[in-house]
Amino acid sequence: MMSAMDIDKVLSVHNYTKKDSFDTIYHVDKPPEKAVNIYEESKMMFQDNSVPTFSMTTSECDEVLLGTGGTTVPRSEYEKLDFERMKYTIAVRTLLNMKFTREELATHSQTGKASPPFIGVKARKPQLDPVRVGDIRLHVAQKYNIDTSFVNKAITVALADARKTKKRKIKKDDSD
Amino acid sequence: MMSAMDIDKVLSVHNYTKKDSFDTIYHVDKPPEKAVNIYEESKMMFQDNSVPTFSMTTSECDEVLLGTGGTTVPRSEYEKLDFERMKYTIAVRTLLNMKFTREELATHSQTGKASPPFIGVKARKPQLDPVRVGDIRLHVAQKYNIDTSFVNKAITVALADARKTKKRKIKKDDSD
DNA sequence: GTTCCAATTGGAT
DNA sequence: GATCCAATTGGAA
Repeated sequence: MMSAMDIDKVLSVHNYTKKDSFDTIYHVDKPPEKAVNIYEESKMMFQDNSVPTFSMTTSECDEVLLGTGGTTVPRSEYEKLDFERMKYTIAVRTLLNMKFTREELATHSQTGKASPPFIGVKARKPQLDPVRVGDIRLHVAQKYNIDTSFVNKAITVALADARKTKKRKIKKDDSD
Repeated sequence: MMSAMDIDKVLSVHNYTKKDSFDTIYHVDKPPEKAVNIYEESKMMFQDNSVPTFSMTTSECDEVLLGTGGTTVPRSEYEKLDFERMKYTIAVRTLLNMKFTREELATHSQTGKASPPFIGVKARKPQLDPVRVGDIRLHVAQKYNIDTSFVNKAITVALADARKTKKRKIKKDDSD
């Protein structure tokens, strides 16, 4: 029978150190100081509202470029997406699933920052690759003409759900 | 020197009981089971997109009706609001400040439900009058043509900020 | 099984 | 000082 903390450890992809003077766990590595700046920089790249286009030969055009970071998804899969009918939250989840493994989604957070109510209590999760996330964020925001803050919220929820799904699976496998 | 828990007690407007077997605090009263249903019912009232109008004499028209719940604000104050320039989050805060005292905003939550991460740890706050909140919610959602879920988020943040402001004031007064 | 939601928090803006 | 934000959680839809 695994405890909740045991499951968190399984879902940890980093090394941790336990300080003697505090009964809390800290990351060895540094938090991503430029997490927010990355958003702003990506936004600035897009400020002329230019849509990034591909200037490659036909044979190389089977990938659709999502943003300025160079993130692509297979054209065949992309064209299957019905953005008109899909809610932007589902678009976010679909694109995240295309560019990241379930494992990555379950073990990373959008910013790499600790949860404010659990600073020094819960281990901070590493940041999901900001380039791919940034491209997805801006692609969805542009597609739906909504503020990136809404997309960010959808990403956060999607990652939280991915983690919970993984947790349930671990718990189930453990009890078997 | 007041502790964080002392401040929470000052901000509590309900009676609490402490169970012997748990080191946690519970409300004596019941949680609002129909919190979500109230939203849905309000939404249904509006589903014909009818804008509630006043059919009173001029002398009684110095109040603007916000929604079907009968919540009104002084017309003189309402007409000062520049919704075109104001973000919906600010509109939410402004209307909340018109219809509730700082004390109410600092001591109540939107749903009356406990925070999931703090169930049995932090005392549940009573629900802010759902009629007035519902009228504000729908008025803003309609004005900005946005989903009520965004307005709900803005309300939640506004209440959290009101509480923090109050907390800082209590701490300051205590240290004086 | 998947998706959505709100309360809490510290910090950033 | 006021406003905005994201990580965490349990439960609802």
